[in-house]
Amino acid sequence: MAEILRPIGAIARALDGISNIEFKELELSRGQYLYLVRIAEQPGIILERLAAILKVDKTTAARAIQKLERNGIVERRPSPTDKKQKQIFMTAKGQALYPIIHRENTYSNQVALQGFTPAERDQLADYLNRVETNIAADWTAVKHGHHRNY
Amino acid sequence: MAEILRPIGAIARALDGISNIEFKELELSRGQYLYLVRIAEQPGIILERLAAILKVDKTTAARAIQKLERNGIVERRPSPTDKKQKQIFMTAKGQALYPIIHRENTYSNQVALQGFTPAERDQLADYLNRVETNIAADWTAVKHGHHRNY
DNA sequence: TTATTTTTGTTGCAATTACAACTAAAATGC
DNA sequence: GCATTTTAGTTGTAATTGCAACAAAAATAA
Repeated sequence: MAEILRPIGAIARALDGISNIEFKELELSRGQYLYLVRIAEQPGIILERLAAILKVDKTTAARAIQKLERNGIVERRPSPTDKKQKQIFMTAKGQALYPIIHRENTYSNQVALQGFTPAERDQLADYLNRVETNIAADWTAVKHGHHRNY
Repeated sequence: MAEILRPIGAIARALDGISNIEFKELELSRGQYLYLVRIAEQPGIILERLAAILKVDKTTAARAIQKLERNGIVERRPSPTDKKQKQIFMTAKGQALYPIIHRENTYSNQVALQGFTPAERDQLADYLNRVETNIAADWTAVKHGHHRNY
């Protein structure tokens, strides 16, 4: 059967490695760009939702956001409707970084899709969304201690 | 244009997270399964090649392999033709782990491809290999200090 | 209501990750 | 030949990552 785990892992590590190197000149440390773009696009998002979207441990996300806050890139305000939740927003400083990151991501996306026709690009994006949906439930289950049988 | 970076990243993190949790009962720590399967399939492979295939920093791979060696899972022998190189091989203990990892990976791959026809699976695998090729040169270049213009 | 469970977030660890900087050997250039 | 560059691997250091274990608020149950 076709194997997709390995290329997906290699592509993800390569793109992440490139971004981390390129964003060092923005004083962003490893992984921070991921959180930044999501918060910029979904202002008021809370930690657990962000971690679920990105598929990282919530404690990892927590510390990344703490650092972004310390560095004045995001700020957090208690939710008016739920005292447990802290809504996350971009500062002006953070807003200024967003287009730079977005431009880099767009470029990497173009490089990744070189030689693909528009129809192929759409089809690949559709496939990947289906794969993500397929795997999301298992990720949550295993994270919560569920044992998969195979 | 179609966006593929985000789902690829999310899928890779989800699958990696699942594997790392499931392989803890094999006494494998984070990431080690990646190196193990490649060494099992390409006995005698050297560090730099392994790092290039996996798209991780060579110092990361070096320390992962040092630990696998300490734990008796792989062993290294100097190359007979090049005194710089150290060839990496599986021990009997490591060989015993391979089928377990392989079975898990196969299962995750099946979950990921649920709802895909055989033709779609092949097509997705083909697309991903093309993307990997597209991005490999940029990864190496940026890793070596090259500055991309965009 | 009151008790229990789920949601949301935080710290304490222990480990991986990777940029610098460095050796030693091989390959290349002149 | 001999000097320079490239290949291959290691260690120092600093940071992210994430499993446990916890606390507080909200939702659910009884």
